[in-house]
Amino acid sequence: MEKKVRVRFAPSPTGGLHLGGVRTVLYNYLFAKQHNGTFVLRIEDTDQTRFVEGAEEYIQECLKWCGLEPDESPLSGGPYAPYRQSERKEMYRQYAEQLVTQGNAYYAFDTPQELEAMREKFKSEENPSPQYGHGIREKMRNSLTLPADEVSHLLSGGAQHVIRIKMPEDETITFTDMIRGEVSFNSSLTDDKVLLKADGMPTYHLAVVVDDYSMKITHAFRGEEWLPSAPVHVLLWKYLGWMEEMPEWAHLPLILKPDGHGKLSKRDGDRLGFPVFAMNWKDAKNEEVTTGFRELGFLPEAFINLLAVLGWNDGTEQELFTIEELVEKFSLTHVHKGGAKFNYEKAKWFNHEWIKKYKVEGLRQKVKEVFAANGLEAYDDEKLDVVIELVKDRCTLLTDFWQQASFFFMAPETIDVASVKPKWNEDKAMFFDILSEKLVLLEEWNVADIETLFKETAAEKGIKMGELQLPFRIMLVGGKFGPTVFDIAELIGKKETIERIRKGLSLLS
RNA sequence: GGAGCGUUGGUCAAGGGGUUAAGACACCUCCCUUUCACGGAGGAAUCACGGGUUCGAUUCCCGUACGCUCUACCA
Repeated sequence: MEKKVRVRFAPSPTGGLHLGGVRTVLYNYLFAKQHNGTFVLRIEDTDQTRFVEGAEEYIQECLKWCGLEPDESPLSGGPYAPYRQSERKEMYRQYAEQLVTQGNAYYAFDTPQELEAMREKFKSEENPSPQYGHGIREKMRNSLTLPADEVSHLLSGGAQHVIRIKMPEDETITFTDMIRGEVSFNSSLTDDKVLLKADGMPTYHLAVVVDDYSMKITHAFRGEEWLPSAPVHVLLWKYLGWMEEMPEWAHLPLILKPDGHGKLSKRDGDRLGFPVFAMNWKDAKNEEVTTGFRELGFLPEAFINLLAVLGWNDGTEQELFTIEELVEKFSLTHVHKGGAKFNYEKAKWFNHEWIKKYKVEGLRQKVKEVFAANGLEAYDDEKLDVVIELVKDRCTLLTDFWQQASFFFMAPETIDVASVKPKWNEDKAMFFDILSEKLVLLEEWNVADIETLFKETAAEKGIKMGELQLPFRIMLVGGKFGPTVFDIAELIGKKETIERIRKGLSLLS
């Protein structure tokens, strides 16, 4: 009988939630849902020096926005609580001690200064970063080199110490990665990683295996950057006697910078002008706000969609997927091995497609929020629906609705005079003057009648339609954008149309 | 330096011993529209390199190059 699928996303609460992080969540989520499994959120807060207030809440909020909520988490609890590593502190020591007793780990008393000195001393051209491992551990101050009575004396005296794994010499460690297939490493190449820090907290290496074991995780997804330390984890599963329960690994490809190479970072976003975090993140230290995809006007569905296909595809030409389709179609065999450069233009394309795909009802509230954010609160809701339908095809981001739709509800504050002025003349001024007079007398206010009147008047004055439409547009909306001018005129109404023409006329003359 | 992982147009990518090597974004041209989009029709552009294996390699194998990740009491 197959075990019930359990996966986890285990971020450190150190700041904004990065694109790569959300994609890891997504793949976890899709895999879990696809197998009727459980998705757990575990907070890896073992490094109190990097802990950031509010980051955990922020992560939960991001997952909520994305629609990728965990089944078990610090917030909602679950059968394997607690879900914060800091609250699980006690259990790690016991396993670390067990490893010492078994001879797979040892106490190390070296100070940071001594470690630094060691690295300096053994540093050479061929080996720029000497490792605390076989060959060097014999020269350090640890329970392998010190006499037993001195070790117990140090321990009982409360001497600062860590517990390190004792990496075996020249052993080949092999495991199967669901994406990469069989991967092997030579154990001599990895150093004796610290398992338990001097403050009693576990490092990631110990914590991840103890927690994955105790939370019965069956499949572990993480970024490719973890591949080199995977042998340490595999060894730990083995030494702790849990090999049978070790999860299947999947090391996900990285999301790369759009230009050049390397992991995408927040700095790249700042530098190139696109978001990297799911939602706005405010740095507590300098109050600096980093804009997120949500606030920039992305739909969560689009955000998820673009992340899903960054490194995965279903083998067909389909690019637009709902979350339900993703759950159904996602497959690790179609996950790329190589990293993918992030392309913001394409990301926006996804959002554009999703806006077009959305029904007015779904967009309504979101557009209202955009309006509210710009200080527009009072308007006719029925008219708003009509407007949304009319302009949504030309909105790439939700925030574009401000430019594309606000002029239906309020006259433009400024108009783009410069676009009209060069070709402006007395005849045109006269045309609009006459037009406004005629509009006053127009009985039926609809697109057809307005357009007819406009054309007739243009013909009377002998001016080409095209010459007049741009100035008309500028008067009504303020700039070179928006739907057909006559649609706009009908929607904003007779009085408003005439007022805007008159105002435009005064600004142009 | 070492190890691991990777490499199909500018970008995301399908494919995989024999194909005119899909598709999307971006770019260019044209149509539609005398706004901006949407939409439509075209175009340019790719298998990193060198050896094998093979009747035949983009595909399999080995090298090389390049890139990335790791090499912390950070995750």
